[in-house]
Amino acid sequence: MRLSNLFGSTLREIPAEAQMTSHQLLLRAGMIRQVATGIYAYLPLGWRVLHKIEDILRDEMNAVGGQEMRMPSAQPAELWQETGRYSEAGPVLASFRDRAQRELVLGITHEEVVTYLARREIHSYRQLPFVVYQIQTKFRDEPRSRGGLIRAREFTMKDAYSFHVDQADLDGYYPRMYRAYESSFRRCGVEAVAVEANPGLMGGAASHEFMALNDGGEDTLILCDQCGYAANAESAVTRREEKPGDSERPLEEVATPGTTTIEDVASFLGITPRQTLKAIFYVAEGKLAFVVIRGDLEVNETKLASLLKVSDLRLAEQQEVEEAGIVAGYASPIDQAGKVKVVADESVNWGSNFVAGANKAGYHLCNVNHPRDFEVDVLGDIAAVQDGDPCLRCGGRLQAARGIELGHIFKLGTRYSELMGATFLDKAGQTRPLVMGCYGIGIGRLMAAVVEQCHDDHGIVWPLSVAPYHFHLIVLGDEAKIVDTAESLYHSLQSKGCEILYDDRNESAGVKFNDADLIGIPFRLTVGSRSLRAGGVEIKRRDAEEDEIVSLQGLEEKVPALVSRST
RNA sequence: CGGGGCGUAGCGCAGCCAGGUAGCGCACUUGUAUGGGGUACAAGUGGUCGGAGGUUCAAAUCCUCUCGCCCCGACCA
Repeated sequence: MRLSNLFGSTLREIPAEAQMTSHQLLLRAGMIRQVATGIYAYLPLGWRVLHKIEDILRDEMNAVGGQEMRMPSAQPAELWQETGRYSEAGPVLASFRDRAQRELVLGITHEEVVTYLARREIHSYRQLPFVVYQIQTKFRDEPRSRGGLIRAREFTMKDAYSFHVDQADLDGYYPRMYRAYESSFRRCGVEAVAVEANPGLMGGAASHEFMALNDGGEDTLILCDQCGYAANAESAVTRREEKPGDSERPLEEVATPGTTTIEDVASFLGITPRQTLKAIFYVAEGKLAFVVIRGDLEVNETKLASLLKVSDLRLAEQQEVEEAGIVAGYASPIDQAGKVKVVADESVNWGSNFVAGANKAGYHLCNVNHPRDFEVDVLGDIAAVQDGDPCLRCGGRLQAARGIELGHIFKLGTRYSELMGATFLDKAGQTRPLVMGCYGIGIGRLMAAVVEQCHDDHGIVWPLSVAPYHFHLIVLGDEAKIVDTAESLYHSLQSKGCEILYDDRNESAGVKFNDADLIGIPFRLTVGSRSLRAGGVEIKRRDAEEDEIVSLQGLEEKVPALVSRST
């Protein structure tokens, strides 16, 4: 490809809209352009990168038995009503009506469609197991997109679905996919860590997310560097400290004027937040919940939602709290039984003689003890794991880190097949639901993650495996000898199957070098009067400081070895 | 959906407070020189100032509404 003819140009300045490094560099290098919020066009260079990644994923999916196919992005709303996700998904599921007024949705994922297809095609255990996958465009009308390709509304996803006769077969297959994911990210040049995750809207028993460690990432991870425990903070657990408290003392009311936060109360009374109980109010599927947790801990809303078995959970408005007769800032779990649902974190049992609200403005109660003084309707682990907490497995120190979710794999089980009636006859002639797994990778996001991890001050440093081209050929000067050499090198390398971007523009050396650094192709070849005098072509790796001169002949002999490392 | 910010040439911005016929840098076009890290000089092209309405003799500037974009939060398959 001649740079003089390439559609899409580099930008000298950082577009004002871009905050994240990958977003800035992908825009500046002429890889992507935004068309609307969270909706991007891939320009030719970026499209080539996307293709390289797709091909790696295809290779990995094929290796674990995947069959590539393609499902539609426009899907009948009825399929989503069958599983209940039509309403569960909410506004992220964009929909429109066709000319016959039939409602269609834009697929945010494809469990419904693939299960619909399996229901039609699969009748016997003899057809199982099988794995299908596709590389396809999803549209999720996100409440907020951000970071360029990190969180887009329209994006390319590789989604795979496996179907099994029973859970044991799924359990046997799942680790193969897990390893294929590890391999996929490694081959793309991204360091990713697998963490235990919360299945969320997808449902199912187990899931793992593959996260690229990144300070700008959207998820918080909890990692143990001693035993390797790794989990999304949403579902992370920590070792409980079930230390017995002091002997229980009688309840005592104390005046604590103007102290509505845990910090205020603790410093007013000269105690630590650990000796207090705090109250937080949620509305879970329309009903107020009084949540109690030790004052030094935070509520993990994902854990709370799954403990309460609700999908809709939000913090209560002050007005809703007051209407329930609760005094905000001085709320007490005592005497709430029967009035409002009381949910407590296990930490209410990890100590004694706590300070809690008196449910009276300006007063707190000392020596509050569970269960002596208050009852709870639901007790469980709803505490957020914090940096420095002890690891559940080994007692080591857990560390919090930020990450970008690149992929997510799920053991779905029979959730979709049961709801949609996707069954088969087993050996004994029994009708049974298909057991499913699903496995997704956000490809654009993966591309952005590569850039997040592979760049320097000058631009992108593509790993060879996903680089848009292998060689970036620069010609300096317009003397016939120089141009002829560059041209013939361009043609001969191409004829050897090399992917080469040829900067044949009439630009100064500085402009060409800077663009080459920005675009980030692994090998830079320079032909100029200086290189010819030195005996040939200058070759420089994008990730190295030094360059070397090789003869034209020598270069052509060297090329196959350079490129063969691309996977 | 809540909070904050921004829309002026392809990109980055000034001008707005104190209304008076729109500017800078880069990019782009042409020419000359230059030719190994964003080269120099010269001459040019390009904007109904996001949109609509209002105030005014006069609106990029003041007022109202609206659309778009970014960031934080809520949300997140």
